[in-house]
Amino acid sequence: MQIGSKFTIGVHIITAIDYFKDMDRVNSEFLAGSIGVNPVIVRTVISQLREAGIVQTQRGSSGAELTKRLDEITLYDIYKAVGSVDTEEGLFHFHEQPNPDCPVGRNIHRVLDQRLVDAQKAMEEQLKSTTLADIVKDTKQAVNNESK
Amino acid sequence: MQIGSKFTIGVHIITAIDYFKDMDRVNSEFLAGSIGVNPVIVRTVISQLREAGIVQTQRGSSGAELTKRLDEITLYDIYKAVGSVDTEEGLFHFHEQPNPDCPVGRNIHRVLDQRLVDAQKAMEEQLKSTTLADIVKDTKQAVNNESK
DNA sequence: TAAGTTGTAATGTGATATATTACAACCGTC
DNA sequence: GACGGTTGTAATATATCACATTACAACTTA
Repeated sequence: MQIGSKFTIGVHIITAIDYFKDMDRVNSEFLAGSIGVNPVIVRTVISQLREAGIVQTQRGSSGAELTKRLDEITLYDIYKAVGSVDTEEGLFHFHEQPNPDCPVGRNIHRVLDQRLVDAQKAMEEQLKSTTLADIVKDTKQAVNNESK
Repeated sequence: MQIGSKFTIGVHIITAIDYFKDMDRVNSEFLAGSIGVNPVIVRTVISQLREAGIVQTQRGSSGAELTKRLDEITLYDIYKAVGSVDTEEGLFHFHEQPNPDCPVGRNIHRVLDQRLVDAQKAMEEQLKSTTLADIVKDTKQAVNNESK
């Protein structure tokens, strides 16, 4: 199992919006070309980023803009915005019908739950420690290193 | 997206094997009843736990036994044994065709990868901090509290 | 008004998780 | 040693989900 690619697509989108902000018209077609997916996927992800207050767009008008500074956007914000993991269900899928007539069956859920939540949180906290400023900076640096 | 239930099923299995070791015959049918899934699923998970050196079984002969002490089995061991996350692919699915003709497209993978690995590792390290001794102990305690 | 873009619904498709059937290999017991 | 029960595993079915794609209305800008 894997966390869907909409997360890395979201990171790619924001990075590209900033990277190309003074050069090209950054519309869904352009982004789709850079990412290698269908433009509708890009628009869907951008919709979710917009609802999360990260980008701004205008119907009919080409291009998207960031509404936050890069150092105010963490990987976690994007992860959350695109719904990488269902908030209700959590990262770990628990088997749904443990037997209530069995002492283990009727208690295992309670006993395990908090530890699974903790594991998920550890991952999410780690995502919070990287901002898009880091990503854009590293990308520019990688581009510079190419020409050596 | 979610990590499949084989992981929590695996934890349930080992907990039950220990909990009932002196009472019932803990065969796949019995375990399936406690967990609420098909016996074949139980046998499949037990197969994986056996390959990981956690339990022992004998073809034809009923019942499974642990081959390690409970405090030597972590949640991570089970997570790993049942293949909750593909070792090759990792927890995060990267979009597969970023455009090599785009400076962002051809560098984003490299820039993001290590941070995604770090996030996954944070989750896995957290899973290592709980052993099955903790789980069995908490389960027995929960059972005791029921009768109050 | 024309051309281009966004937002979103609707539908298709392939992958994957889980369930289920089936059966050979094997064990313990009578 | 034959029999009933169990394990190991392959094969198949089904439901769900990620992603792709088509279509089109709403909107902007020239």
